[in-house]
Amino acid sequence: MLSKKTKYGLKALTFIARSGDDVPVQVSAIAKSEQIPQKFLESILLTLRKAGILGSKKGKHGGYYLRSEPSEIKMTDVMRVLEGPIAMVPCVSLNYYEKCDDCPDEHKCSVHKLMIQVRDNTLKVFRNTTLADLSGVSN
Amino acid sequence: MLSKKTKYGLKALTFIARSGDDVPVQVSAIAKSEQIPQKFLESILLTLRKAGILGSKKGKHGGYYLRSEPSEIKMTDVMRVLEGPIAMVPCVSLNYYEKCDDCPDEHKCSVHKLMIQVRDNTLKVFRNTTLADLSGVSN
DNA sequence: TGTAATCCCTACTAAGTTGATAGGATTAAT
DNA sequence: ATTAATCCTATCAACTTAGTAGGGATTACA
Repeated sequence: MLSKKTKYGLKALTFIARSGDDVPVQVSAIAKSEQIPQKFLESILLTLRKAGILGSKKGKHGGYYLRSEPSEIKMTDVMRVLEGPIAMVPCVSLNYYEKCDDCPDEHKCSVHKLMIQVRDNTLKVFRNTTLADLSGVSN
Repeated sequence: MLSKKTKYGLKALTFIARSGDDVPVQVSAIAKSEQIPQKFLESILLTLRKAGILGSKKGKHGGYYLRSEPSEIKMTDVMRVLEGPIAMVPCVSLNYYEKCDDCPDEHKCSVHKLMIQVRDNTLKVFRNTTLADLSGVSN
């Protein structure tokens, strides 16, 4: 299941992408428009900022803005930041690999092979999708 | 993340498929071989039986057996029983559809489109994979 | 210089899920 | 009868999720 955090994060990014990159967008504006609890959204945008996807400006007339063009923001990166590993098991994760303690040899593990296929197909989607696709913005 | 329940369930099914279909396989044998807590495994196999994937025989020399040939047991069915919906959000689930309360129009929702793609790709894998593939058994 | 707007940070919490464990009831073979 | 299995219900500790609360720090602008 996709967490609310990820869903809200994606919606917020879409909103920011659509609003043009001339001025920063306020959390309150996003929260109101997308029906997201504001305080919760604050923490999500903070995460995206710390990951380098968003930038922020403090103080009056401050807000959040994209650090790159929407077409340069890949879903692989966004999903990893918000949702964590893309793989369904740590033993097939590219970025968060971990050996299973219940598996003597993972190359013989039937689950392993299946989950590699799932991972590869999911990755294919996330690699081919950018924020521009999500938001319907040209670049 | 794949739950332990699903992982254990898949391993157990693989074990049963590999052991030939002449006699029922005991929970204790699976638990020991696959390093799965026996009582936990009991409840998992019970779930698979209630879903019609496994059959069981009670009493001495009892155990579990497959209700169909491994090549007839699709991952779509197994995964839905063990892990629940394949989709990452209820609003793109084929079998467990539910409207999002925070989405006025899901056809305009950017997350929706992305998750449909993920779902379709994952489904493709699960539809093309059977227990025979997992277990390396011919039929 | 004051004030309002805004992001930033830490801590807390209720509810739900997961991964078990415990104890026994039921059923069948010998 | 005894033994070996599945079946069933209940319970539980640990963890995660989806927030909430309260304020601190920074900036624009009058």
